[in-house]
Amino acid sequence: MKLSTKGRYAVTAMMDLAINDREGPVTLSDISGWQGISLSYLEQLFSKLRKAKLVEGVRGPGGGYRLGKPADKISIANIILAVDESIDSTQCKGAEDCHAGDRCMTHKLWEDLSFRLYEFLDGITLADFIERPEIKRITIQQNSTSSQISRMFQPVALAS
Amino acid sequence: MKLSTKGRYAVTAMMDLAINDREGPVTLSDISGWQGISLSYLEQLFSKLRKAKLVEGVRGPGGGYRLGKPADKISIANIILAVDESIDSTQCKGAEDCHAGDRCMTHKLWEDLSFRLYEFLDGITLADFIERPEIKRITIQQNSTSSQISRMFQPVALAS
DNA sequence: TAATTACCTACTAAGTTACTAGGTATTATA
DNA sequence: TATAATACCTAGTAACTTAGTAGGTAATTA
Repeated sequence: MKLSTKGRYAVTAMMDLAINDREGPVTLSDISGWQGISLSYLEQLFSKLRKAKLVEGVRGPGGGYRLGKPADKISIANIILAVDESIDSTQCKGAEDCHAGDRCMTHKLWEDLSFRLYEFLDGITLADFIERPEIKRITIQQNSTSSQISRMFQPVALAS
Repeated sequence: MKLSTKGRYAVTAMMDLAINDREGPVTLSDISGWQGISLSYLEQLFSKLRKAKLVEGVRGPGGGYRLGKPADKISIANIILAVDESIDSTQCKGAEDCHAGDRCMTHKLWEDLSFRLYEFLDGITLADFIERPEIKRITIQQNSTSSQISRMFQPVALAS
């Protein structure tokens, strides 16, 4: 798991899609205006999201992008893995220069940590965000199957 | 929270320190050999870790680096924040060009997510790694105050 | 037919990563 | 006391990533 501004752009753009899902496709031009990201950079990101089947493009006037599957089937991990190519995890491929001592052990420990992080981010879906009460007030009511995780997301000041 | 190879280098290096804590200071030269990272790059990373008081340097022959505080007081989040300067979270500072609609809302949602991620990584300490049974076999036994989290870290194949 | 959108390729400026090279300061030990 | 081993510091740089510009083509609606 890698996490950078690129991943953040993708996640917030996907949130935009999820929130506005009922009102038809969202154009990249809109997201560009909302998020202050260049249109062409968004096109690059959405090209990857489309290949990962997380979004569908709709061409022509009135077109734009829609979620590729239900919001509760799209996890934050899905989005980040689609746009942020993963970190080259091991420099010691297999066995050659990787002696049996500390080096391989810390690599193993890192892999465990990385996997737990993946599991954490895979347990949070876009649905967990659009189900938040303050968003419900703005968007049309969902048929909320209120996830356990959504309770975790209280408004909090700190960030980044 | 930003997460890149730089952060991974810092975390695995700190694991090296935690694991070898009983045998005196660990030299950057050793870590450089174990991890395949250049000595000078490690120096840059450890300069930041030292400023964050996560490590102490010991000069002269037999010197090296030691943990700056007990392993159970150093979280993964501490390490990553020390070396990876955080992502510029909001492009809409305050109010000026940030209209009340979707833009600020997704920023808020991202901040919540980011904070939850921070909490997750702050809940995992170096002690949770050196308390793992397969490491205990190699290093000297700790006076294990077996954390609840350590149970989470089972060996797992997947990574990055 | 015209406008609107996705979708594609090539190029580029700015920033980050990871490294090389060259030092100085401190300290254990021979 | 001299030497070696280490931390600690600065400057420069090649490779890579990020985020953008520019200029298209393809599909679709009105």
